[in-house]
Amino acid sequence: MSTAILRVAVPTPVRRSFDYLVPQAIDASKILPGMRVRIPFGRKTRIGIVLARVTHSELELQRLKSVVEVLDQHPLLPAESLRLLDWSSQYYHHPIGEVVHAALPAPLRRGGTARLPSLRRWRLTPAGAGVGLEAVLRAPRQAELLRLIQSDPGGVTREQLKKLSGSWRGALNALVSKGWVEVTEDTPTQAQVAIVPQTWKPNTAQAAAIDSVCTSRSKGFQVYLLEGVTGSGKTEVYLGLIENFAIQGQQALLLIPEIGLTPQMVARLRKRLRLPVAVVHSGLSDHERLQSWLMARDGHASVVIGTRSAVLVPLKRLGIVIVDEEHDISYKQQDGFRYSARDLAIVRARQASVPVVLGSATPSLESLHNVASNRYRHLLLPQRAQGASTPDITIIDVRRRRMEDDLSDELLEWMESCIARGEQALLFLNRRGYAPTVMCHGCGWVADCGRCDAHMVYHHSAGRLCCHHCGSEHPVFTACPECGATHLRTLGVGTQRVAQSLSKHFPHARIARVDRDSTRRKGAMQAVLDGIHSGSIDILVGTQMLAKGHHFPNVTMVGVLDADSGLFGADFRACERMAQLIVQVAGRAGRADRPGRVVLQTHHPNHPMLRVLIERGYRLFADAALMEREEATFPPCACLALLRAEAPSREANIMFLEEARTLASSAMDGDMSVLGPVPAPMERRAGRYRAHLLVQSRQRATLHRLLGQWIPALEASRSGRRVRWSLDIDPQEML
DNA sequence: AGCACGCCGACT
DNA sequence: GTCGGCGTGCTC
Repeated sequence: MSTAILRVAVPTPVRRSFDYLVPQAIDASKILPGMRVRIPFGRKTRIGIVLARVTHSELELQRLKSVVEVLDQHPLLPAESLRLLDWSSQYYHHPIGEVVHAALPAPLRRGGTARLPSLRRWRLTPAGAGVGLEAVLRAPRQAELLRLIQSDPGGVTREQLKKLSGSWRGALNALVSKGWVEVTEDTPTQAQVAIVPQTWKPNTAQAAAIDSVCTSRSKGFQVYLLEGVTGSGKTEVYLGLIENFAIQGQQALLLIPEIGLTPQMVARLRKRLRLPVAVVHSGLSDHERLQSWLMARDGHASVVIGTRSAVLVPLKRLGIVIVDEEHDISYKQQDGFRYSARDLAIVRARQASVPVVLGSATPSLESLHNVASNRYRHLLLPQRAQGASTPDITIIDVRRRRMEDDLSDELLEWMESCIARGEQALLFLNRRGYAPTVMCHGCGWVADCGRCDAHMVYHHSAGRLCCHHCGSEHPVFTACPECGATHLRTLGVGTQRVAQSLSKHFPHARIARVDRDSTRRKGAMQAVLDGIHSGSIDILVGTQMLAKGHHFPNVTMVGVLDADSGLFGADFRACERMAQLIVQVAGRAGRADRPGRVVLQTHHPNHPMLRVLIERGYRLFADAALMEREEATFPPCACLALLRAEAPSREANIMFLEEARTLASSAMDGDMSVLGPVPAPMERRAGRYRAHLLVQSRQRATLHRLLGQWIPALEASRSGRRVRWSLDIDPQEML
């Protein structure tokens, strides 16, 4: 009989799995892939995941250690998950232990039990159902609780109660002792599907989209690109699909780009479909996360909705994967295990033989390329629902114009007439703070960050200078530290300054600002959104955050203050991003009966890409951009891998990257090339120097083969020990 | 990544 | 004489 050996994924940054023996006392045949084991590792013990049971090891048996303990009776991760994680580890060349680690909720990583805690809920008794709020008029806390409990027939959970301010225990006990509310303990069971009677009917295009995905379901895997402008009703298509699959007893995985969009998506889901929903994102507590994870894995949730990391959550009966706003770069993890959730969603769907729908008003060039080569099927939602008209775009040539705080007179006129009609205006500027530069009028000294190659940004409200790259802060200077002059000037504008300037131009307008600073406080974003919807705000000034997802029905004018910033970015994708941004912000303007107006300020009114975008639309812009990428051998017409290096000195990076370049050249064949080493666009950040080397190839397989030889050589190199290096497969940003 | 081992400079 | 600097190697 041969010895049983376990191949284990151990959370450590080593690109390899580790083999262990099974002690006599444990029945090896009961240990299955996906179970957790406690194992000795170095001089500590850790928790690893069994990948496989094998009979031979590359090492001699006497060098293997033994498993200390088996933590699970059943596999924690199903075979499909292990397959996805293994694929990811190989594709992204990231250590399997860390990849597996990333797929587990923290309590399970620590060895906790994978049992769904019984869910205690408080719900109305039949007696309580007839009680009006007037019965608790003198007890406001009870009234508040009662209203909450009445709003949810399934009952409210401890987590929901915790979100209330102050203590709710006393009031709750009072309601229980009055016999109006009762406690129930239930362990969640198989998803109960109840469809809310449909009052909504899809339009022709929506119905066709839903139909083509559903009818080809039996054929298994297929990628669909669902393209539709803002307001064309992509979400309705998602809901229709989710409903269709839920009726068949299958689960849907719905990915969204950022946490902030969860509440509205969940609300729309709840309004149409009464399905058990599990939410997965980084804003959850460990306990909530575990709960969602288990609901998904065990099939209790019909819909799993979440950000990037949700793509790694196991689903028992996965029927369809949907990626909303697929072009959004938030899907790419920017450190550690640098995966793209959109790409993994496709791999996952392929492995599970289910359809995957990528939705966007501004599809990535990657997806459009795949449509052109017939790998993806194209679903088009042509018009705005309810006949809303598309906005007109006006370009303001700001060359040699008088501008006060980056606001041209023409832009101000557009705003003036917009708010005079009682409608709302939105101004977009991708720079927060008051002014991006502070300079001494006496000697020209500029306030720089001591740790980054960047200026300190003046924040008026905080009265401080902040570095937006490393978080350094400094109180405002009263005099120049170089020459002592007291005349310090602020140069350039940020959202704070624009908001201030607008309040002078429009003294009666109610102005709100939306950026990372103004929305840091919990509930602040919601307050602004409420204000926009209730009409208590006339002008909204903000950054990127405004371009994503939100619907502003009364906004009829959108101004883009600095359309140039994207035209000359360091990154080859800068232009694509700017086009997506312009189209996305334009989507905020004009609804139903009110036409929208988009006003772009630029110093390059004749920039060819800008002209194509404005005169001929996003699709023709994309065609032109794709031709450029083809010319330059850049994605999606080629594959990239970026080798990043970071060190306290510039020289260590260059030495390592030069060696890496030599190592690559010797292993390279025909269609590949290496670019660099070059310093990162911001060379020094948080006191560390950064540089990189770019490898490109038209053939993914070729690139992959090179990486397979290259990485071991890099790991063995001496110069590699003096830097922190990492590989980024399919990099999205060259930062 | 940790964490050991190991071999050279400035200190009680 | 030793405390401790961080270069080098290893983790089944």
